[in-house]
Amino acid sequence: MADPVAISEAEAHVMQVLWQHSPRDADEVFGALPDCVDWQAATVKTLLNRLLKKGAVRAHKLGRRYFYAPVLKRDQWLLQESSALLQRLFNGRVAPLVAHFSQHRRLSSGDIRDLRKLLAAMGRGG
Amino acid sequence: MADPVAISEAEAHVMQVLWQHSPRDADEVFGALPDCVDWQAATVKTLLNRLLKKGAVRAHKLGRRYFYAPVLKRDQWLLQESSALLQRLFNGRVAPLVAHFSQHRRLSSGDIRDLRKLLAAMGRGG
DNA sequence: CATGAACGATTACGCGTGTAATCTTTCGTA
DNA sequence: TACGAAAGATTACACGCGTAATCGTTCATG
Repeated sequence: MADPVAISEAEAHVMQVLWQHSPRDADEVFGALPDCVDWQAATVKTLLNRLLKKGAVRAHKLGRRYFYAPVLKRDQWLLQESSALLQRLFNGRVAPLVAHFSQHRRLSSGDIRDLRKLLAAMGRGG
Repeated sequence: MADPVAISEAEAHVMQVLWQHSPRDADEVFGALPDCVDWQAATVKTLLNRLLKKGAVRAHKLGRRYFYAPVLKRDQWLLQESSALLQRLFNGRVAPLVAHFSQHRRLSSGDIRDLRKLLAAMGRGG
């Protein structure tokens, strides 16, 4: 089970705005990018084309524009990326990562609360 | 607080064997790599040199060989990498990652047990 | 109908990475 | 002392990525 569709960091920014809402044309994607992403419009088009080539998005033409929508699902991507990291760093297991964060005091109290809730819910058969 | 020392995937394999035991010379590193890593000896030397240049390892000469040891600490690397991923995917928080894994039934029973223990220990002031 | 603006398509280019091969130096040994 | 093996140093090379600029085409408008 290798990477079905691997997307780069810059490409991921584009996907994020398409996951948020789609279909969108290149200009709309450009406009919807967060401020911290400071690209030229041409850059967005390059990335959309690369994503097309990879099969991560699809496009349909309307008038003379293309409208883009994700093919790769956000959930699938999240799982791919985080599984890959856990594999590389922690032998594929989740608990050691959490332990590591705990040791380095990187768990917020919100995290701890949420984790408790989650485990409690799982205890009830979730 | 950007990446102090960023190392690539291949380089990480080399670091792993140095973290496991050091100092080691290039040939010992080569021999200690896991079977799944199938490189020529020359590749290992390239990677060691790149790591040197990055300051991730240091070397001291003994006879005509160099012996290599990590400068970058494993803990630091684990934290860098996992923090970066959490930042990209889950807004920097741990709990959503665990929740995501839970939703997709990727938590082993071992994970669940360990997480429970961990949270219990933290409850006792850990 | 001609022209410019707008859109997509093609091309660019330097850097890091994976993956070595080859060149150079040096040490041990015949 | 000369030569070959072994170790490091230098060079290689294709590919993906970040980041565009430019080229080509088409639609709308004067």
